[in-house]
Amino acid sequence: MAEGRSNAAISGENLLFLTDEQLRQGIEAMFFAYRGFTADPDRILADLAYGRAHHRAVHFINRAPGTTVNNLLNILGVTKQSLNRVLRTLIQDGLVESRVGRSDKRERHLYLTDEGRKLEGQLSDAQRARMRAAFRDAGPEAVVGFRRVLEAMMDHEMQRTYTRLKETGA
Amino acid sequence: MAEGRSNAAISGENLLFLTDEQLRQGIEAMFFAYRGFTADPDRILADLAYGRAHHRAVHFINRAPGTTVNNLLNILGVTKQSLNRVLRTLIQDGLVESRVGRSDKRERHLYLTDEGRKLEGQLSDAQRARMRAAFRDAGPEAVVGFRRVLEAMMDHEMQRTYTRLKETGA
DNA sequence: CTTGGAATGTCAACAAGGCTGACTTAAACT
DNA sequence: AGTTTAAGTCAGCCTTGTTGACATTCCAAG
Repeated sequence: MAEGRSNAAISGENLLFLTDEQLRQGIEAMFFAYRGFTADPDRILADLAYGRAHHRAVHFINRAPGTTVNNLLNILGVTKQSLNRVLRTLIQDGLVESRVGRSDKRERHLYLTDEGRKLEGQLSDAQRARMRAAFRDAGPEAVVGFRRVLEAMMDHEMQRTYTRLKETGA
Repeated sequence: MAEGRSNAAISGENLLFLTDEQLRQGIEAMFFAYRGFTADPDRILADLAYGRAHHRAVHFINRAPGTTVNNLLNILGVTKQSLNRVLRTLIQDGLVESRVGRSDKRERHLYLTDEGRKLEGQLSDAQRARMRAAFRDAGPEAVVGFRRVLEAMMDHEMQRTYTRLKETGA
């Protein structure tokens, strides 16, 4: 096994929060919370013959309008074939518009249509409502900690993507 | 839209942490962090022709040895057909043992074999290593907040399951 | 004892959403 | 002119979720 049994009391500092038991509780909390995190949008999507992949695409196109396909690919971390399947249906259904780039005509820039924005709003509202309730229950200091741990848990590459998006939005 | 644009400054208290911008950052943090959370075990599993579903089954069987299939079904939140496919391969491959119940012979009680414990350890170690690094970077107070928010984000039913598991383990 | 219901398992079929590999088109770069 | 890049497409495969139908086994209540 790669790591020892326990990390408690290995120094003068209080490292009880790093015991295997604490870590396991963190792991299980992530698992159960992620289910809750996706539950509400999933219910909306099920009625529309869309899935989580459509939600993610719509979310990030709304977040960064005019993004190129390649950029979206990097954010989502899937193959272009996988993304393309989703984008094709969204474009066909009139939720997303794909415009040829002005400076570089190889690129396609993606935008939500009015209808796309409507769906995005529905999904966002549902997901934000749960996040808001959780934040309110936990309080502002807990929210800071929540974000700090999540950020530290990301791959470094995604950490940069996340920060870039965050600064864009503010 | 179900909710208003912004919740800032609606009372004398400081509710800046509940703005839509803050909520969106929380949502994106969950998305990117969950990718990191699963990345290391996924790499191990890919070499073994197993998937995340196998990991989850092995994790919770290790967590609560002797659990019945029905109990596991409730924890994992999937259909018995889906779980059964995974369990069948794990039993065939000698990682999980299924024992007929003593008092109620309809029930099957699930245990990890030595080989199953070996795999569980590998996966756990990888996942704990990342969680440990994140916890260490973020600090003990952040960890408390992290757990508080995640717990508030779960469905109530899963909150109870999580708490029950937590008390079992301590 | 018989019957109903619960727990489990299995078969078939299907869908979403990942993946790889091969290939085309068009544009840009060198 | 030749190479690289961005995007799209086709085909096929895998995992993991879903329904529906059905068999088996056993407990418990009438």
